[in-house]
Amino acid sequence: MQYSQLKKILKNHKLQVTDCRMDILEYFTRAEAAVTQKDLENQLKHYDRVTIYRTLKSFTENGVVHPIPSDTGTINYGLCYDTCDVEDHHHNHIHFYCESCQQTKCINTHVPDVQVPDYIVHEVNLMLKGICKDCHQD
Amino acid sequence: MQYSQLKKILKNHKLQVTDCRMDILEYFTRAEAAVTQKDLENQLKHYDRVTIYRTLKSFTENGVVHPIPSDTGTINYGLCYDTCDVEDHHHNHIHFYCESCQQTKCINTHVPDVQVPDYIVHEVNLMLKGICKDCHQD
DNA sequence: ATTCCTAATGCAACATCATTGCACATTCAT
DNA sequence: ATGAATGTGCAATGATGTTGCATTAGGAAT
Repeated sequence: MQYSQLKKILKNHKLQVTDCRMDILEYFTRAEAAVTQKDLENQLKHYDRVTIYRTLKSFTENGVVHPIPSDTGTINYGLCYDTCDVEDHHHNHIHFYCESCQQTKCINTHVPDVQVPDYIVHEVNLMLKGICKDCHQD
Repeated sequence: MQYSQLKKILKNHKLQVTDCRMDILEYFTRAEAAVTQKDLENQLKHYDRVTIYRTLKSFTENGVVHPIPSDTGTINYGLCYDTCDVEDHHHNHIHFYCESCQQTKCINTHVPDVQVPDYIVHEVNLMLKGICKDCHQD
């Protein structure tokens, strides 16, 4: 993705434009699967662990990325939709964990509406497990 | 729950019966919400942190409990259905995180069937967020 | 372009949590 | 009761989350 576009994303989310944020954002746009802090540390070795940690934190708070919980406790991050910002960081997502390649991917599909009697549902998150498109080519 | 019943649960899951496992299992059966390792450490202070860690690990592996991921990376655990065992530890669940009491509860409701084109779905996990039954009494 | 204020970064430090090895204690089948 | 296998506690290590502070970089106003 173009430098100018990445820059615009940061500005849209009220974030200062810095080298570290640009590089991390660029990594996100290239990544086909959800990203962990460890991934970023490995790929962007010249940035401090703490800086990456804080960048993910501000990205999350400002609606650039969203955390994707996993069974192991490792948090994955995925890019948010364009519509997310600081005030409205709200989205119903489908995530898919592939048992073969062990990657987590965001699926761009409509999330079914779920209601439970006596409960007020604000947000629906779906985590699917199975075999992803790329892994079951037979 | 009765001592004999708890014992049976452990045996059914091919686990030795020990004090620690009995106490932890008993705690699970009493708990109304999902349990964290920290909860257990606080409630069962005479057991070592590591022992609780390993007990949760073997409970998870043998299908007594299942991990419930959360946004923060803290893993919650909930009791499995009777049918889970070492070989078939497989279930579709609805979990509800209450933004008010901040507890996670297992909802005993049918999980909608979800299919994604080109993906093979083995397991569906639904995480809902909102206000639980107990918290929105108005 | 220069200046100044604010925010971001790197480093050090600390807290917490996950994980393993090993010695000792307990369980369970015989 | 006895022994082999397994569970437990303690110590230790490594990974990760988190904060404070000095320094550096970004961005708005001039």
